[in-house]
Amino acid sequence: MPIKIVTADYRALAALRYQIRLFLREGDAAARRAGLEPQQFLLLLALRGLPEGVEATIQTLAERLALKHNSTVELIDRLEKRGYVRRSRSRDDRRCVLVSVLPRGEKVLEQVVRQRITELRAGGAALVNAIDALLEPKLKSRKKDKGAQRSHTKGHKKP
Amino acid sequence: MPIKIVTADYRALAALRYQIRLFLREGDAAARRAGLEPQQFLLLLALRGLPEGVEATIQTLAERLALKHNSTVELIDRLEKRGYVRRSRSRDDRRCVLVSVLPRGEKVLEQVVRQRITELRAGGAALVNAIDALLEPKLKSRKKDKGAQRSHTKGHKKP
DNA sequence: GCCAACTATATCGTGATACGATAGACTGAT
DNA sequence: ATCAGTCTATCGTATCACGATATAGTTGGC
Repeated sequence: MPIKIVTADYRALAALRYQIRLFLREGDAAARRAGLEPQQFLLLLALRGLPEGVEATIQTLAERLALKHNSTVELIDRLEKRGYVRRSRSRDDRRCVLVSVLPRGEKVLEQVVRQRITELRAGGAALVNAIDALLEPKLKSRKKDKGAQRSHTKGHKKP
Repeated sequence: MPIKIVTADYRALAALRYQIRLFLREGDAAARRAGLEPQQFLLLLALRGLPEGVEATIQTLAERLALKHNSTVELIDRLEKRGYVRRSRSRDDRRCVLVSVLPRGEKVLEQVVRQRITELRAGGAALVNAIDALLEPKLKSRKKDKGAQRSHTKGHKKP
């Protein structure tokens, strides 16, 4: 018999999903403010933020966006049409298409990312708290903020 | 010109979005395994996990799900048709519909939530790391570039 | 009591988009 | 050369959230 699920658990998980939705919604809004469709922003971000040494094939991008490859193809069609990215065939494997960000895309992406990062530094604590509430099963109260454990609880203000 | 955005920032934000997508995808999968559409699971969760003293009106649920009210109405139509929830008119304000979870809904929801919570305790750390990387600007020198992502890299060749 | 303004829910048609199925291009091994 | 496997592209479809609109109920001013 696994764990028993009580109301506090439902609340905690619901709160986390809620915080995530807020986060996503703000991201979408920031993208639109810059004239980007939310998914287009996500692709640009995933592309620009690809880990070192990973090639920007459609397949890879699809996986990082949790999309099917054909949806990614269409998404890139739109981005290319708008002049944000460009396709090129890989030399090593001519089946693969390599996607790269064009200056126009760089520019708009930077704009959105800058906004998002400042917003996150301002309001990201709520997200962290929501996760912590779920990850620390029953440790609540008692030990507030001492010890060497992660101190997301609220110690971020350093006056 | 506020902060300067560098590659590490793009990587960090992209990694966070990636982790969130993984989290959401696993949630969808867990819901489907239990025979629920992902959005139906989300509504059940939001409903059951509503903060103390908040009434479960359509309006409220819409706000917590970041949906418009009409989308929520339709979502509840489907849940009601399947016998997971039920509508009732509020006595205080007969415009309002109060939604409540039926036993059938409780059961399936508990099943999904139990799965999700154990999964989270197992893999939620990656999510926390991804956020931390963004919230702590430069505290941790600059060699923290691993950990947050599991390698989904399949057999790719080196360019 | 009545009317206007407001709020809550419901309905309908539309549009975007992710997807499955399928096809075409290419690769590497046998 | 051929076959099986991989990568990208195309097309038709279905889902789903949304805007616009409609209906019912509440509130406050008169």
